[in-house]
Amino acid sequence: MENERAQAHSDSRERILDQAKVLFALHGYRGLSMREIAEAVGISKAGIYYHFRDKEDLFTAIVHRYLDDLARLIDTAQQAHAAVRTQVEEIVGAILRQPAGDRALVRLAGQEMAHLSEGARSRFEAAYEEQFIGRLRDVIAAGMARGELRALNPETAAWALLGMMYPYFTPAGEEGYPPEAVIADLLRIYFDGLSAAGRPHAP
Amino acid sequence: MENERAQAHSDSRERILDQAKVLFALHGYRGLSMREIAEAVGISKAGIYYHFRDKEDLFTAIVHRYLDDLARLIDTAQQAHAAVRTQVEEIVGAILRQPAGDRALVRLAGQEMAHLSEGARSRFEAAYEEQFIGRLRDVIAAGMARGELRALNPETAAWALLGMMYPYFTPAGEEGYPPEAVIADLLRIYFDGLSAAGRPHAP
DNA sequence: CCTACCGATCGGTAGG
DNA sequence: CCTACCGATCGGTAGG
Repeated sequence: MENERAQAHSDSRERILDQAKVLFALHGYRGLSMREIAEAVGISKAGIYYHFRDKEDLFTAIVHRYLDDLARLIDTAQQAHAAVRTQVEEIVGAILRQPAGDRALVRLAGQEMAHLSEGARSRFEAAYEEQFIGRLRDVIAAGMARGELRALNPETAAWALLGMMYPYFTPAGEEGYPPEAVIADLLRIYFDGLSAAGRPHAP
Repeated sequence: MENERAQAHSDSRERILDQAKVLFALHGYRGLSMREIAEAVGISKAGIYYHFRDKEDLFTAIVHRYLDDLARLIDTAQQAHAAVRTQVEEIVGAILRQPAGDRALVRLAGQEMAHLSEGARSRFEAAYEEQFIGRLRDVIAAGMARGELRALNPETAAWALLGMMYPYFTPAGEEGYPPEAVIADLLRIYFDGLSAAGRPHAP
């Protein structure tokens, strides 16, 4: 989705973004040096600094590009005007079926941003809220308003959904994604709960 | 729970473990230098190396000490022989009511261990399975066997529960913990699901 | 974009 | 021989 566009003014810039994305997901922000990125891309370290002001600038470019993808993904699911459960199933499925190196960015962004500069962090938090967790929360809140979901705190419900996907945000499995049975179980728990059917608790 | 025991043969060792625990949770493994730990404890950097072989040895000591706490926590909840929902509520409540610097170790351990040596990583993974996620899975599997829970994959169910707590494993709020209303909502979703009551999906 | 470097700081260790 | 460190510095590497 990100690397299909025709090479704009710079092909190197895109190659740096793609390579660094995978490497950051594998090693973290502090665990990856600019030298290692340069070697992976096949240019000099200074070559990276031609395209990006500093390490933080490169990292935030990767993260914000990915937030754009997530925002589009949620909007696409929402435009169907289907039941909220169908919308959420589409969102969860689309995220968990991304390449592991991509979806690992969700984890990476949240955990490494705390170590960056004040400005980069506040810009990220605003974009994360506006493009990702806020849109997810709005989908859920709309389902509550329509009476399709319990009227719990939509913010808590959105974080719970994201959290359930967290164990699968590791860059480990490389290009693999969790089995469909796992995705189905997660959605079953989120919407129907783990308690045995017919034995509701505190109705 | 960890620092109440009488000072054994070394008070310094315990002070290093306690200080480094908080700092690692805040800055990550690579983001924290031995010099910074030493300054926080009030000893020299070489003083740390007297007690711990290297940085990795210190980090794994912290993590394994915390896994001991988690194992005890789960065992305590299990000994009550109550309904599985009561047991899980006790476990979730106990973890989320720990100081933020403590429960942030769950997140930290899982994400930073990938960057350590092969030996340390395999020892951690074995301990994590045996003392934490395995015990959690066993509690849930027992509930399924007793017919109190749906017969889904207990491994997936255990990771889903842990994942729902993940957003609250940040060291941000310092000593605060999530409001009781959030904990209640999480447990409601996990056991009863988010779908509106009386409208079960695919029974 | 490259070669050639810098100020500083990294994890770890020497002798005492 | 032990413990519990200190002041200084090691070889390498970080971001820029």
